Amino acid sequence: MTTIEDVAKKAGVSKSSVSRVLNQNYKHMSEEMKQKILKAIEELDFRPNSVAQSLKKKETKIIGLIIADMSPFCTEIIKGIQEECLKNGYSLMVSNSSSSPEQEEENIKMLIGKRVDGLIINTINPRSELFTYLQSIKFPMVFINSSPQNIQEDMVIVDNTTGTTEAMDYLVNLGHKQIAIMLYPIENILVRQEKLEAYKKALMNYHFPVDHNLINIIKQEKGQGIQTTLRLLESPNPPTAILSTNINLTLEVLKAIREKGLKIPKDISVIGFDDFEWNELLDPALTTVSTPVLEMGERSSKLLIKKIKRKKQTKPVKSEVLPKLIFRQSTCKAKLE
Amino acid sequence: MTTIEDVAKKAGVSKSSVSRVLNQNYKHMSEEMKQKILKAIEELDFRPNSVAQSLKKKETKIIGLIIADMSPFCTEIIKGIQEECLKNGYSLMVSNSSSSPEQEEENIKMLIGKRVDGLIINTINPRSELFTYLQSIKFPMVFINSSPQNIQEDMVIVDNTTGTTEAMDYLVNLGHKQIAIMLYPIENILVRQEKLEAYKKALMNYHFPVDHNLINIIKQEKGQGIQTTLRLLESPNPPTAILSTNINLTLEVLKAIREKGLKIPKDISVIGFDDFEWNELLDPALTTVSTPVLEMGERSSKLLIKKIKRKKQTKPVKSEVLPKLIFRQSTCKAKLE
DNA sequence: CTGAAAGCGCTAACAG
DNA sequence: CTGTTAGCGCTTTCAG
Repeated sequence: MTTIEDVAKKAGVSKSSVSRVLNQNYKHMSEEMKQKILKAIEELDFRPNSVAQSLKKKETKIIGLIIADMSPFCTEIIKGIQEECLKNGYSLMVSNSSSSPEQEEENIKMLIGKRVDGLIINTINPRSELFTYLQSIKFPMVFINSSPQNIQEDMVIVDNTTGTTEAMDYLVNLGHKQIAIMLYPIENILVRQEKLEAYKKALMNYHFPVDHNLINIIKQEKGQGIQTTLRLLESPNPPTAILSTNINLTLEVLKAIREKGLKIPKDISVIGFDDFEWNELLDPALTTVSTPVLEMGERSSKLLIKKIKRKKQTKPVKSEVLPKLIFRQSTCKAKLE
Repeated sequence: MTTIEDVAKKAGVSKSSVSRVLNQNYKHMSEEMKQKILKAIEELDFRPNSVAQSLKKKETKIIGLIIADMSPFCTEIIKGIQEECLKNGYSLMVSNSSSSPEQEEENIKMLIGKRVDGLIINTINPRSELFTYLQSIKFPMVFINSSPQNIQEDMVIVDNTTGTTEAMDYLVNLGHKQIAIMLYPIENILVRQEKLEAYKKALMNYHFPVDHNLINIIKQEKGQGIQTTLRLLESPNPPTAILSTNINLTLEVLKAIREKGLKIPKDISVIGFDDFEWNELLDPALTTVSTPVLEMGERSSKLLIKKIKRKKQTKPVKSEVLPKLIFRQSTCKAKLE
């Protein structure tokens, strides 16, 4: 590998001068020298070793991303983040927690060890004390679609209250009274709490009872969604509509309904969360509360990069994004009994 | 940030000794010293700066991944690679070319600049001379689902000939004679060439003419697939079956068919490539040539890591993975005319 | 068995 | 305007 020294020799100048052109420090440099060095760089096809640069500058120009799992939801987020990083000269290191808090913690530690300049975190374990620690050392991070409540940090989240409320209003207006909600365990996860709260509130608004048999908390493991849905459908008083609050969960809910031989929306209405391009091709096209995921990705990296640049702390930004109900064919009027 | 020096001081030993325990070099070390150092590390919560380590060791323990675009297909690949990396102490830097050869090249250069230890490449521009250059400097890389033909390198690819042939046999056996194939531009991309060749060969096998109006080469831009499919369906002699060779393309083909008001499979049969979990929930459930994508990801990282470890060159491995035809509801017997 | 010292490739004062 | 110098934090001979 060719080094800055080689370039210096070739151009007949000192390392510092080469370093200066590498960093576009042309202020006090003769045009002649600049050209000479540029030429040498060109000829040697020299690329500075960014590891050495990082060591010296104490920044890696790498952003770490922690995602909960590899859903289509996350794919879009990654895309958004990626684009924004590119514009600003950052690279992205992605790691997937596969829904495991231990994995998440390990990944974060690893990325910190790699000295990433900042972290975008889609956490599944908001209570982790790791975050308190990171905050205490002022490590730049922004939370996406999740947020520890004991600490104040930048975050970009979805207004799930509005999203859920709209979905519920829509279902109630279609005449549904038995509306089930499917959720992954609430833990301390704000987005899940919001969804559940908005669900309950909607019911109360309409003076419907809150039936705990209709609130399904599902362990975040493959297959759990199918089982729970099947049980739900076989229960004595099954719902006429289901609100599924997560894209992976929705996949399983739909599979279960199909397995049971029920037809959507004739037999049961379904609304999902988090739209993605294949939803309109489903059988039937799925009505969803759509989240502008790409935008969330972009916003989170913008926030993070800004934070990295001006070192000094400012008060945490809470960037909220609005979901939108997309009407398709998976809902219809409730049958009158 | 605490450094190795802090630990040394705290334990009352030299930096070298600390470094030794960091690298598990316990061979010639007294148990007492080992414990002392371990304790100091623990108490200071010391994590070695991997940037400094990288600079010294000339390896970053980072693998770079170049993906063509962010399809569900790639999501699975990333997952597979990720898992394998984790097991071997590597981190992953992902970058997305967004189907742009220029972007791809820039990303590769960036990753090289970041001194990744190796590259897994899903290229959209196999002819790029960058690959020849990388090969000439013996940069560890493995190609996934794509491969430059002028250079010999490790790769993991799908046996698309078999996949395509099976799909064609199946369609022909259902009585289809007018079978269209949808492809992104062949360029020098082996997987695409294979698909097209196998398609033609299958037709010849059955003594069907190769009708060039049925071979659709589609520019890799959003919307092109829809337009082409619409044109195809409106042509004087439309196909009774479509073989769509790429997951993104399939999305557009299905949209176009729906837009045209045609029913699958009654009006037209469709087989897609690259299965993913939502396919079975489509309207109708999509018959696909399924690729073991996760496995491809795993294999490619295994190959790469092996290559990184034993520096010396060995002859290139070509790891081939078998696709499988998954029968669902998007195909049926051709109508007799 | 342990420590001193050199150096990975680059940057950034500081001189000149 | 340009070069010299001293590290960044770690690893690795080489002595002792």
